[in-house]
Amino acid sequence: MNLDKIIDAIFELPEESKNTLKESITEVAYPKGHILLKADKIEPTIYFIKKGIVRAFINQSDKEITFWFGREGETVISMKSYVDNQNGYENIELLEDCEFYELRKSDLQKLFEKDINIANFGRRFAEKELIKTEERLIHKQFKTASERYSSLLKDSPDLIQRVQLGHIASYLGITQVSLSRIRATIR
Amino acid sequence: MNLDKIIDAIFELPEESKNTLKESITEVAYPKGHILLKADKIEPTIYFIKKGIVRAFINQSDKEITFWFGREGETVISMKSYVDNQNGYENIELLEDCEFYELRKSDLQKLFEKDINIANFGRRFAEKELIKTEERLIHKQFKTASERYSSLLKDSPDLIQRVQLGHIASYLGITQVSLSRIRATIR
DNA sequence: TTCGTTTTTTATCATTTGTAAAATTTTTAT
DNA sequence: ATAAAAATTTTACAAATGATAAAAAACGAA
Repeated sequence: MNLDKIIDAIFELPEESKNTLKESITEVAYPKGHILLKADKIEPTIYFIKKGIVRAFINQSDKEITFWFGREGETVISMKSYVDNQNGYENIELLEDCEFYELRKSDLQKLFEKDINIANFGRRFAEKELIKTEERLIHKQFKTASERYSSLLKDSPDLIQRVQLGHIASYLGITQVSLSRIRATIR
Repeated sequence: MNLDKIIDAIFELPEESKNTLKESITEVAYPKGHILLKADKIEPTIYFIKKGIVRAFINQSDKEITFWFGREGETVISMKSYVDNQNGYENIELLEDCEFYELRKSDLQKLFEKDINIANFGRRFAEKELIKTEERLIHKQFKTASERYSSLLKDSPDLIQRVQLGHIASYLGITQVSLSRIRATIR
């Protein structure tokens, strides 16, 4: 997915502001299994996924809990680092070989102070992420695990192909055994 | 809670921008039981809670599911209306007599285009809400109902005093009967 | 206060989900 | 191709939660 398409999907910047933003962005690639962001540190970098798929997870008493998948066009970011300049809680692992567009948080924050269009770009970014997160929270609250799996199958069939079921189960908030049972009843 | 304190907690605006923002804000009050926002419509107004407590809920197959409580200093907003200009999914009910600071979405959006400080205020607002929502999502994913109740008791003891347990149970994603059992084992 | 309503708790039984271990299938490395 | 490792499914049993009904407690209006 190209950079223009990713930026435009967040906020339609005037040409000049867009070029200013793009000047701060470089490209980088890492192999499957690479840990892109680490928990318990302040992460200085934001990534937009050009190609590949990643997961965000937390280490919780010897278990890993996956709570997000990112694919082409999505943004990899430690929200705590980005928003509050505090240590992040998530680790990001690459589930495939990936290519990213890279942007330093400090560069972006300078632009927020100088360019009103980029400030509004940052606002729209946070707003869109907020809606997505809120919808997931609500969905989680009033759907059963089985319903959530069916929704995932319907809305993101590619995810089930690209990601191993242990991670999907964790993402759904159930055990792999339970997911296996659900899959058996649906078939 | 006074307006300056609420604004400052989101983003420290320069005096001039702050006054500009405050010119668009008025005060309003409603009694306990009043429905402040309704689902399935585009809500034109944002409220900051001066006094009182409210809940956000969804009607889901003849049951009401509470997914948020707002208290003094917090913002009442239909995110879907605010962010995407689409019908919201939440109803907001006042659980006490409340006083609000009121701001029209359209006025705020005009200010976003004119004043870079207010654009950054809007950015910080969305970012802070995002962090709160993400933390709740993760918390929900890897804590049991009992642990979540204990956390609530610890972090928001006043909430349990001010809100009836049926709403708390719904918020925790369990039945009132189940919450009652949990409370019995903790005591 | 007192009566009626609402909220909360308790009890019982059914269902779902978790844990542990084994069996099976798939993937990876040589 | 083969062996080893990893992932997935299955089974059996335990624990947690849900549904329903009924009792107890708390609240509110007259």
